[in-house]
Amino acid sequence: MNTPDYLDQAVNIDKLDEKILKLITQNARIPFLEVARECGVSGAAIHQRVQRLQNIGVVSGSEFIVTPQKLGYNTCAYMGIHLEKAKFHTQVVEALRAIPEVVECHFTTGQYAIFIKIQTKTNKHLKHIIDNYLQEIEGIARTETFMSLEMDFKRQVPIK
Amino acid sequence: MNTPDYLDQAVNIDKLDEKILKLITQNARIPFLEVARECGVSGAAIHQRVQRLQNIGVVSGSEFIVTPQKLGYNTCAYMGIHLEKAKFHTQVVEALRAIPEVVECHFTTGQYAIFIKIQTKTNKHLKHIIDNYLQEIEGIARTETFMSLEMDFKRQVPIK
DNA sequence: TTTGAAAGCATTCCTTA
DNA sequence: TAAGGAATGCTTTCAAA
Repeated sequence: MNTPDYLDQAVNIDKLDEKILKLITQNARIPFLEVARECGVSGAAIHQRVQRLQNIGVVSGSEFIVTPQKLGYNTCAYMGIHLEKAKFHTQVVEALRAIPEVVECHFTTGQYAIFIKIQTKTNKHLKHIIDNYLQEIEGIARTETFMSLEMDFKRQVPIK
Repeated sequence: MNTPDYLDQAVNIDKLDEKILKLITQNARIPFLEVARECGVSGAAIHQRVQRLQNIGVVSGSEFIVTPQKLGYNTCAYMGIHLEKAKFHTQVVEALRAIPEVVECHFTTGQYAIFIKIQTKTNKHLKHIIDNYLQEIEGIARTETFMSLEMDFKRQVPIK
């Protein structure tokens, strides 16, 4: 039986794990033997540690990072979404998930019920998605848009 | 001489590139030979394609993805920042960059001048950073916070 | 955690289309 | 300009201690 994720808790990570994490979160393709040399342990040790970090969920996978602009995605916006009723939450999230341009979706408290990040090719493309997809979703009352003119930086959570 | 990044433009990507991208953006550690088999080409071809995708900036690198909760980061918030004057922008961004808990920072238009994502261990930790770091930055007039109770999903830009 | 061995992979170069 | 094939040197993986 699995622990439900709302009970997720921090896991014990030692100095070696931290050092490994720092290296592999910067470059997922780094040879484990290179990590091993930097850490002063064997390659097999790194291999087993990384395996364990995956097993206990400290790392959830790896990815090559694409540059949206190079694929023609030049518009980035954040949107706050107001719902008609809180109970629409789940179905709205599922409707949002079906829109590939919605790249991030949060359940929030405060001014909005849902907060999303959306990447489109052009401003027109964004308008098209808002008009034809977002506003059609049942349960959405209204939205507020913040356009990102530039992403200044982006990184992962600090590792100690 | 490099092209400035504000002139970045979409790059020609063929079907093979797309297939490669789909695979390596899901799993940065996938053996190139496996990609090769799935694509029906040689390993050398994949190797050269990935190299090229990096060279032309379509992919900017690779990373293992950490699960913030497992490292004790249980609070996630978005914050809109109002500046006293627009010209403070650069220095404020640099001050924000120096705060490791600020994991994303955008130059925005609309209601806020800057929009950030911030991950902290606890709500108290968030308050501490707002009171002791954010509010101390010269040029910040005031901030508005949206707490994320849950990240429903997160993904990269669609590849065709 | 380590070692050691087997298997598999990345990388390079040269050739071909 | 892009891809295949083959060689070499590494890396990964797995058992055993």
